[in-house]
Amino acid sequence: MTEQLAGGDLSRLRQLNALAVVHVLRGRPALTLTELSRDTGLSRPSTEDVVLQLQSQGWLEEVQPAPGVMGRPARRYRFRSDAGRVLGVDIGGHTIRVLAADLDGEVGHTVRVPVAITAGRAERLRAVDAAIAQCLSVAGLTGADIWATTVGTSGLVDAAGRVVLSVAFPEWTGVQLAQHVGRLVGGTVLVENDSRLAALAETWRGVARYAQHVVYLLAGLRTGTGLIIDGKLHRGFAQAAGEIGALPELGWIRAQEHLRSWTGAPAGTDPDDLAGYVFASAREGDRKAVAVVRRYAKELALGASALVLALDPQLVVLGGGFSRSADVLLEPLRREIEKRCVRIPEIVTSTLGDESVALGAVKLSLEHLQEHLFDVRTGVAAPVRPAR
Amino acid sequence: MTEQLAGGDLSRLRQLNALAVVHVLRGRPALTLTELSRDTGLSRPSTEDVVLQLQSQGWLEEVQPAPGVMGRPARRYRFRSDAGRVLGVDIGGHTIRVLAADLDGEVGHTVRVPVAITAGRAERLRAVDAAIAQCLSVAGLTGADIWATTVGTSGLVDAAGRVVLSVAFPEWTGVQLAQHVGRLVGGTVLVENDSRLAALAETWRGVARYAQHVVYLLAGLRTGTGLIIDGKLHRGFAQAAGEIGALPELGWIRAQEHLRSWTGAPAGTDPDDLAGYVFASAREGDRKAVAVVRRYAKELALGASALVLALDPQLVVLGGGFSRSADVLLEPLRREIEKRCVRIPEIVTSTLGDESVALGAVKLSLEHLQEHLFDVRTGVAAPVRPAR
DNA sequence: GTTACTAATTATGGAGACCTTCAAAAGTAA
DNA sequence: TTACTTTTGAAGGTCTCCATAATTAGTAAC
Repeated sequence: MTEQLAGGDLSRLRQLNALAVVHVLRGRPALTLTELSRDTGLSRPSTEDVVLQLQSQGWLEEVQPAPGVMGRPARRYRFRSDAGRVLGVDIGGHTIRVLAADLDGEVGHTVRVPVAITAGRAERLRAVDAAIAQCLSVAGLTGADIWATTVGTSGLVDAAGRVVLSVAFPEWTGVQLAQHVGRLVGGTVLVENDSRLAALAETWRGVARYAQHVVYLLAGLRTGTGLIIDGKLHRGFAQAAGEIGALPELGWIRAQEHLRSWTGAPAGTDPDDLAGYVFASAREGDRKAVAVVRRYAKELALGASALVLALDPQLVVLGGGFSRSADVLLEPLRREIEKRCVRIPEIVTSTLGDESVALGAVKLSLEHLQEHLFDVRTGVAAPVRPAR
Repeated sequence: MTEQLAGGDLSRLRQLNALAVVHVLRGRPALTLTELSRDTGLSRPSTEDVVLQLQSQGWLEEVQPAPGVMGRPARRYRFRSDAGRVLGVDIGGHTIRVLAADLDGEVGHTVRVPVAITAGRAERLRAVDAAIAQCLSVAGLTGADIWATTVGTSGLVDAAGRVVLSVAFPEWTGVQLAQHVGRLVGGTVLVENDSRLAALAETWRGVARYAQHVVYLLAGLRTGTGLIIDGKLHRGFAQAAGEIGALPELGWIRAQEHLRSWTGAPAGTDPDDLAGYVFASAREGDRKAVAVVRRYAKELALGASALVLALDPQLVVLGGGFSRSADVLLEPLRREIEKRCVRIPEIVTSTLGDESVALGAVKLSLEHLQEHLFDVRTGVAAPVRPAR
């Protein structure tokens, strides 16, 4: 049925209580023992015992007592969120982005390295290496300090961190990303599809906070999805979930072609920039542009509606490059979805911008650590990089 | 992040160990203390302590020692699965079906009561009452003995156990099923869509055992779906998940019309029986019938493919009345799905027959009890019907 | 500068639940 | 009847928690 929690001896109880203390303290400012005791439900003496143990392990640190209070000043303890670091890497078409964050998810350093959209596999991997190296350097870290890294890329990714299929960059197919990045950093290296990471970021620090079921639409030069089900990223049995766009009858391949068909842009405009012109013209009321946007919205809504009907999410999040043009895109999209669906979810625009993938990568790294360092089954492990 | 397990005092540990003992013992024959000690990881004396406590509570019962073994005969204990009962009710078009089962899910009594397909709300509810009363009677139980009941019905159901929308039986819309059935039995009454319950049954005792992600297709006079995601029934934010058939572009409304268009049946055949003739003719090689089946399979595959692409399940299960004709239906369905999907899941036929909905209802009742009686947060509650 | 007040810390005693170890008991097999 | 096997029961010890009381280190008032 549910995974069972094997009981055990007394030390198990201490594990659980240590876990409770860490849980209360994470992501919060320093607390006194009395406050901790109240929030964990433990008695004061027991709380002190647990805290002292966690401090000697290196998870907790005493900070200056708060000044100017009545009574004897209380010792205060904070969670040492700087005990370990994680990386989030976004391998985009034009940019490699690397985020370094602490165990609370506080992003300390951000590095962007441009890369030619035409760059082949080797050149792109070199840019990834450079970006990671630079990020470690400015953060004053070495690869050994990194406890977990997640790499976001377009395409289908298998469980071993290999890109199984990349439509956008054919040369990318087959690249062993986890293995490659693992040369540079310690700890586990996870590889995940970029749309999924963007979806995860939205539930963490975006518009989908606290939502349990979310359909995320990456609308841009490529179209993709990320599904959050029951608060967790849904990958499917073979990591192939969310590929609704592949259904010929709903075809997302066609969707952008509507935008490309637009003839109102200056001659010789890079097809990648064309979309921006269409949205701009639509914004100014150009009838033909509005019609093109509407057709695009309809195609997008077709796949989105299929997902909404299938999953009944609380929220649909519109993200990706085109979400900047939500002012002209969101309404037609909403109308088309309302036309087709039984129950209409809230439909909102992402606010995380182009950092969402890297942010989601950070979050996935943290979730990985959460499972291995602060798990109910094992209690709190020592504050060292977990074995790979 | 994850729901936290508040630590606590020593009694918490006892709770967890009692839970571990119950977990080991459930659904298994009687075990000796030594065996229990081995399987729970507890020491022998502690195991005995826990077992004695559970016995005095009424959860465990001592049985005759196994004869003819070396050494001193060991006491044996079994889980008292008969301490409480659950019901599973299937309100079908032609039949009301009620299953009574013990806490291990062992079905002890089955009652079927026919009801006219044309029966209105009141008449159908009377049949439900009669079926439940009869089941209780033959099982020698009263409503007070029932700890949980789940009712399966077609249509959309809300969290309060009301049928929000029933396409198949318009008069059924708005019926307060949980409230109605609650008059007859004690404990919680859950109401759930029949396709979902059938899906649940498949993961419990059907072909989908051990599969984490499953798309269940109810193919019959109505077409429906049940989604199992991460081993759990997926309902969606407003219990509206799985309604992919409502998408006009994939329309399952059309699907059965292909079967109805068949003209090879004797004049005056009940449209409900028509499908059987089509499948039979197709089985005998009738070209036109084969073509009709193929068109139906294609329509069904369209929605199924959308679900498969969206969720990437390990398994697609074909259930419902038409699954009896899987010999002519499964292959065309499989081909159409293979045409459209990126990764092809296993596609199999249900073997549970027309008891699947009621069986799934039993399972849902048990899962409800599991959460309330054997939860990690609270430990083992006393063996009495939980408060409603 | 002393005294009163406040709230945290430290110390003490006790209870519950677990473990290991060993002797006694209750069977079967020779 | 004796030897062997396995379970049972009892004893002693450890760990972790709790409640309570005494001590300490500050602020506030006089």
